[in-house]
Amino acid sequence: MDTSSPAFDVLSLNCPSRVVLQRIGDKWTTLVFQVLKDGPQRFSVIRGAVQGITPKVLTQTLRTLERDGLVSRRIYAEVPPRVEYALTPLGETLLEPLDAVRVWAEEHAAKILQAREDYDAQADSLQLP
Amino acid sequence: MDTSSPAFDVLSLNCPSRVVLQRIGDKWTTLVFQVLKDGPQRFSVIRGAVQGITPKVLTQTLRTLERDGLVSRRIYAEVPPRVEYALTPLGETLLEPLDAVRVWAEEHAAKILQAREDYDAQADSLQLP
DNA sequence: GTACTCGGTATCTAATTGATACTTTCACTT
DNA sequence: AAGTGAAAGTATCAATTAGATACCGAGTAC
Repeated sequence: MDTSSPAFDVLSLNCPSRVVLQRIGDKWTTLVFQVLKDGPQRFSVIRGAVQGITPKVLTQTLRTLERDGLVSRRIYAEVPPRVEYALTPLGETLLEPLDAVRVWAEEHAAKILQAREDYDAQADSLQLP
Repeated sequence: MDTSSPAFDVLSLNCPSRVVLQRIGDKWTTLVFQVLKDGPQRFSVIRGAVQGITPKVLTQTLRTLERDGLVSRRIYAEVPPRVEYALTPLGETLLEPLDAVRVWAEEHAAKILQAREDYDAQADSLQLP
């Protein structure tokens, strides 16, 4: 099977697709997408759902996703203020590949943890630091 | 459609699947996988193929992938020494989801770059920093 | 006026990444 | 015998990035 694209190659330095890959592979992007996949959510909901994210980093993440056209930001003139974030059509197309990775992670997490234990036990028995 | 797994949830703090996701989303992992997908390769070949990676970081990446059971490392007792890295069976199962993401990145890179231009032009016209 | 909510900034510190140079082992060349 | 070269990394230090924590401003309710 040929899965290559004509225009870009992630292995090339300075290739735009690599920058894009970086964004996708960002620590928090997948998690934010996971929260937004069922519809728009406000800042505080995302912050609560993505456990461990700090407001600064969430803001950064959302701003970058907005800049890249993957997420839209809408402010409602209410009090207290309401800001809703949603996936754009482009962002929606990313859901499928991202979900594939997430599902893989959830399905194989146990095996990887096991591999780590084995590896570390092996290293210990050889008295490596 | 229900794409959730019973045991793990990436949104939970300290969930193992999140650690796994981190590894997958690592800056260089996808690129190394891309090189190894057609068969074992030696260190210097990977270093040459993944443009921009430094030896230190490549070593780190490969060690971590080895520890996680995704890549195997084999030393040949030759001179000069030869070390070959290959995907393990577990690593092979990750190829598909990872490739989906890579293909998406290559296909949509142009749109994202366009979105960035638009965003930045907009920001400029509003005289934002 | 005091307190509360929401959606963030500001500031400072800790951890990670990256650039560059160096090391080791053995063979081969001169 | 001394120098050169290749492969697969380490070592060292600087720069970038992420994270913890505290704070801010608008507006309404009390």
